[in-house]
Amino acid sequence: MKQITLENHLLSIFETLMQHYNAQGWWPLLQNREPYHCGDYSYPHNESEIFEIMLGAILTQNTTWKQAEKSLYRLAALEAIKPEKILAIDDISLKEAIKPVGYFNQKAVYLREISRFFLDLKGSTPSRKALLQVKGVGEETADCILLYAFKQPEFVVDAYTRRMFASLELIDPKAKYGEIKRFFESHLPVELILYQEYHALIVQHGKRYFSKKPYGTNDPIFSAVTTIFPN
DNA sequence: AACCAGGACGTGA
DNA sequence: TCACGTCATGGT
Repeated sequence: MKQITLENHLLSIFETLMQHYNAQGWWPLLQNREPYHCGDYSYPHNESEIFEIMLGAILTQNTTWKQAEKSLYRLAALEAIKPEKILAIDDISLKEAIKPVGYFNQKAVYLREISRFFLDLKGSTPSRKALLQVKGVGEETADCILLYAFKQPEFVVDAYTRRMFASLELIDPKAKYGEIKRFFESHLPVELILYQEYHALIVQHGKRYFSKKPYGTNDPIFSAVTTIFPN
């Protein structure tokens, strides 16, 4: 029989989420939606898709993916899913295109920053430290970009992760980002697909049960996940 | 009609 | 370091 280790516990939670929600197939690209690329983890396939993920990671900050996706389509309509275009386009047009995500004044600046950064990469993979230097890229966004755009096994911690695992009493709710990140990375096998799916599943699960206004917290899916103990 | 969403940054203590 | 205000649209 398995030992009750944190690794077993975290993997049990992951398996249970997978059973209930199936693979999410993140990151959602414009060309490859619903159900995205479930089962195919070869994406992104080119520089354009890598860049699209970087834009999306910034656009979706503190807003819904629905709004971020809407903004990406508006940018696509302007042929602006390209760093050169993001840098060349006028301010009014850029802000107008990303209006749906809110914070458009800030995010317009951030999109140009990340565009400049992307061009300077010249196809290389950025370090986490370098990404964090970019204005508009905080810890979560940096990890999202590394995990989904550059296929680096960096565990992403978001508000849902914090609330969900604090609720399970596995982490301290006021622990710093890096502490929570290290908790997962130290008790989980370092596997890209696992990291990608785990974060995506936490978001899917968190939307319902670990938002600031949770709902349905007594239905079976919620119970199944919250009552897990490794066996 | 407040409240929240797949955060990050700037400021003052 | 840390707590807090700010950014802003769209859905509930």
